[in-house]
Amino acid sequence: MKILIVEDDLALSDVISFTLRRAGFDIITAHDGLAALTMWEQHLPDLVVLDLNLPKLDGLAVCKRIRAQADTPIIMLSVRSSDEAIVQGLELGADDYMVKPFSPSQLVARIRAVLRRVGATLTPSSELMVGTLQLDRSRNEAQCLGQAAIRLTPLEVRLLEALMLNAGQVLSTDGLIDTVWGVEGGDRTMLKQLVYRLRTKIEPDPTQPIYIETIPGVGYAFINAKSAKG
Amino acid sequence: MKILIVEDDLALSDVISFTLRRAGFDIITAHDGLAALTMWEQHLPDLVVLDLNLPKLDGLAVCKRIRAQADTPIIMLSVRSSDEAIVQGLELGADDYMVKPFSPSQLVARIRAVLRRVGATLTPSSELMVGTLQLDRSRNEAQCLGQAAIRLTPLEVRLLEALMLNAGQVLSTDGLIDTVWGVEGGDRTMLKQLVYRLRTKIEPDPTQPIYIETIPGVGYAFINAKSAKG
DNA sequence: GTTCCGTGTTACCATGTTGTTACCGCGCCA
DNA sequence: TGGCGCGGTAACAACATGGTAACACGGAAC
Repeated sequence: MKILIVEDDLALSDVISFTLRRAGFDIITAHDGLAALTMWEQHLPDLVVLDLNLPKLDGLAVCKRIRAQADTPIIMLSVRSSDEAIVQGLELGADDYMVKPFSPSQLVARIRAVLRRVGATLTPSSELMVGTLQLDRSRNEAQCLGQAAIRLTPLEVRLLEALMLNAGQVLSTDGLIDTVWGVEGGDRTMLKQLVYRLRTKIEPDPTQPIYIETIPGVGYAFINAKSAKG
Repeated sequence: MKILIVEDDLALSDVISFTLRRAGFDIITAHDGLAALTMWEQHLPDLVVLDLNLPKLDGLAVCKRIRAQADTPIIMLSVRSSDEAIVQGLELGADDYMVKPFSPSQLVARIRAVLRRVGATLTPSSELMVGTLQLDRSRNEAQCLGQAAIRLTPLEVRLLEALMLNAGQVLSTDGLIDTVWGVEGGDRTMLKQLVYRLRTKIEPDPTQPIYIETIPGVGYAFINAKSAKG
């Protein structure tokens, strides 16, 4: 179980590392926001302990970037104990928020609680099936009920995954851009390109999509689900 | 999204209920440990907010019993702020632990964080229904009782939303202009344009509106409601 | 090096959306 | 009776958006 600790106070970082190692976790560390993102991408840890007050890139920004790409559990640390700060942190996607100073043992307990919940929930399978369409994330392939598998590019997988994970819901253009390219990444032109390319691959008739619906002025939605609205 | 609140302090229980209801949750309550278990079995809520200091059956015991049967998320409340207490609570299977006193808004944020992790879709329903007309804000569509959905433009959605949210009331021309275009945005000509276009889309007979009524010299009102709001 | 693939860029067209102007009819009031 | 303000209707221009296509670039594979 690998944990990334992002904390610029070296002494505190050491204390946390020590405690968590003793609790049986694999620990990697970063001391500023940019390094954190690099480490995260390279190691893909199972959980991130994230200080908010960081040099180079703010902790909230780091959280946003990680959330744009993955669902890695995040526990925030901060001296800010105000309600607004905590609510903001949680709404940005954190799983827990601890106010400094805190006791290492409580951190361990909270990490375990979050990981327990993730373990109970997360499907380790790299496959995702909605309606008649199946996406295999590890092989970069989509398959349509008995038909031959279709090879997808990494970006196409990201897009299709985002849409399928939120099947039936409308995802905004900007949100999708963030999800696929990360904040500061793409633009509308590239998104429509990507949607077009994906459609030509997976739609039987791209002019009349049965999977990816356009909601003009808003975004796109994955359909073909029995959506079970009610 | 149904939440069971277990809290013996009736005043606090009411405050929490009120806040969570306002946040859009379905609330059921219990005021002692045994009642909590009964309620839990009968209603199988999506999450439990559990005070630890309870009559009849201790909160920790309640937690244990629930955990023995199911994986329902649990957020513990307690005046005990010691590390041992928190660690014990989390190790017993709680997903989060909040020390009293706490702010309602933080509780809402933490509930959302846990539910998000569990994978619950808590889309606060982007739909708005008044009388026989239904507006889907996320899809920019209006639907009239069984008939096909009608695609609306963003501005039309803004206008219709304003009218429907205040169904039965008269909204002034200037107020509507502000709502739709923002201060410094539109003029009367554009509003009447927009009303006209909206009417041609949603009214069966635009010359005799059944939804959008004109109040000359004042503004517009959404009708077709059994108004009688309770 | 050459080829191929994934990606980014530019361009074009059709359509949809919004802003503008104009005209009509009606009730009001001098 | 004749302006005047108001609201409904219409036509049109300006602009934004989405789909399509062709091409350029860079890195990986051969």
